[in-house]
Amino acid sequence: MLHVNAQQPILPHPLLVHPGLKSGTADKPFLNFIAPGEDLGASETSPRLYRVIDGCLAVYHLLADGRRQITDIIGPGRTISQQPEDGGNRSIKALTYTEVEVLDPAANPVLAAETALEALMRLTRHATLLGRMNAAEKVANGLLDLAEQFPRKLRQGRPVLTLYLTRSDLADWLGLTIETVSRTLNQFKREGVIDYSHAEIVTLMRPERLKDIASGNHPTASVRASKGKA
Amino acid sequence: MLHVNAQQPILPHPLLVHPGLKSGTADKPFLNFIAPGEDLGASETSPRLYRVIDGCLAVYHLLADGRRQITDIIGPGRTISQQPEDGGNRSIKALTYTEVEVLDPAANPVLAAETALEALMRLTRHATLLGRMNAAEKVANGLLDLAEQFPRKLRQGRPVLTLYLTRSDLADWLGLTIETVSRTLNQFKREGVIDYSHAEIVTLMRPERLKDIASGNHPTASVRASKGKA
DNA sequence: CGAAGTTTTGACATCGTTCAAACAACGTGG
DNA sequence: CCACGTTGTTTGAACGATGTCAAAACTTCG
Repeated sequence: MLHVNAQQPILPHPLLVHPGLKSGTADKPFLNFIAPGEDLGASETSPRLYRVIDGCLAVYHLLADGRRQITDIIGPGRTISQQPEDGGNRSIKALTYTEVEVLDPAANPVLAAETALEALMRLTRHATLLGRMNAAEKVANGLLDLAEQFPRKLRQGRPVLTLYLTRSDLADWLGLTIETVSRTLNQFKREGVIDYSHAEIVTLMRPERLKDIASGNHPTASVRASKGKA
Repeated sequence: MLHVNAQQPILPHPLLVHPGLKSGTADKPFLNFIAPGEDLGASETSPRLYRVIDGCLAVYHLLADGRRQITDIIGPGRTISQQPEDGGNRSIKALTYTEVEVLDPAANPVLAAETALEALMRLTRHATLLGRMNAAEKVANGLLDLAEQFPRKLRQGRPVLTLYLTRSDLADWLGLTIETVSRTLNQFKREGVIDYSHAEIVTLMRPERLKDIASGNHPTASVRASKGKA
């Protein structure tokens, strides 16, 4: 899946120096382009702070047998720190062509602290999602999160989002299988809660309903395509 | 359940020994006793850094409908930071009589940063456990973690731990139900992997086997009391 | 001994996974 | 421009791990 961002020029070089911008370190390029699938900061030796300008990053953790848990999805405006000593614990990769600003945490201590705090708060919420929610709640929460991070122009007053994640990414993020993600999304679609024709552009048709589902109010609980309910 | 201190283990954490650490604000006591069930730092107005001297803390997050996710368990030697602006997001409570040292993060910036980093790394690992592991793997990993954090004297060369968590705490930590936790522990006991008579003192009879299970090598996979296997 | 809380056990239900196949989208080469 | 291979998505059927419900067993403590 090639997410060529509409307004995003495709650049031939993964690394690009933008001369006009101030940064933390004097000896490093300030802006960096990462292609889909590429890892971020894998070769760095010192701690780095990245701010996403455009695109989408996934923070993930691998088990020995290949199981993967995506612990956070990062969109434009958010910052993320990467420690080299994370030792296989945590990696970051781009899910689309992504432009990041590279900062020096030592030169931006306040931002670094804020970044760490936000990461902690989001991870705490996500752990609760992983440990204590069912499939419908997980997917609903995921969609609401992504709608905030990757908004497109409203369509008939409804929120629209760019879905940079494949079903596989969603599954690894939400602690499900791709089949369950697909079934749940299609169930939402059938119920008129969301809509999509292209797999990467999703409209929240009934955001309030989605919020209800996300917080565990399931008047219509069943996720499975059941005969009883439309 | 009255967990009157397991004898203070030799503190594993290197940071603890620093003699020159600045303590909390000058107008506050440095040591604090928390009773089981009591919340930590609920009434504080400024960020706090706590170091567990003895006992056990649980970091948890509540959903509106009462579901609870314990995101970390903190034992002697470890530090934990608490931000007042966490707004219902994250609370900390003692699972036994717990003695903590209260520190000012502003006066201990390095320790504060290390604490945040460790919290992040542990949460990342725990998210993977919650999202991608089955019950046996979860319980095995939980036991190994607790064995490091709450060690007692070896028994016949085998690790022994003080289990400050109830089945309910374990369930909320590992993203399971109390019944599944109980069944899994008893399965491990039946298989001779662990042993316990009092519910709070657990011996790892075959730590290597437990590590295998924890990392997904299940030659004997089934957790339920199944007729097929002894 | 009796009451209250916790843990264990059993029987059963179900949600999510697994396995398998069809379908759709897309790029490539003829 | 179309056949084809590749990759991702959807759908169905069946299974099984874990949850739910209920009751018994055990612990603790008055």
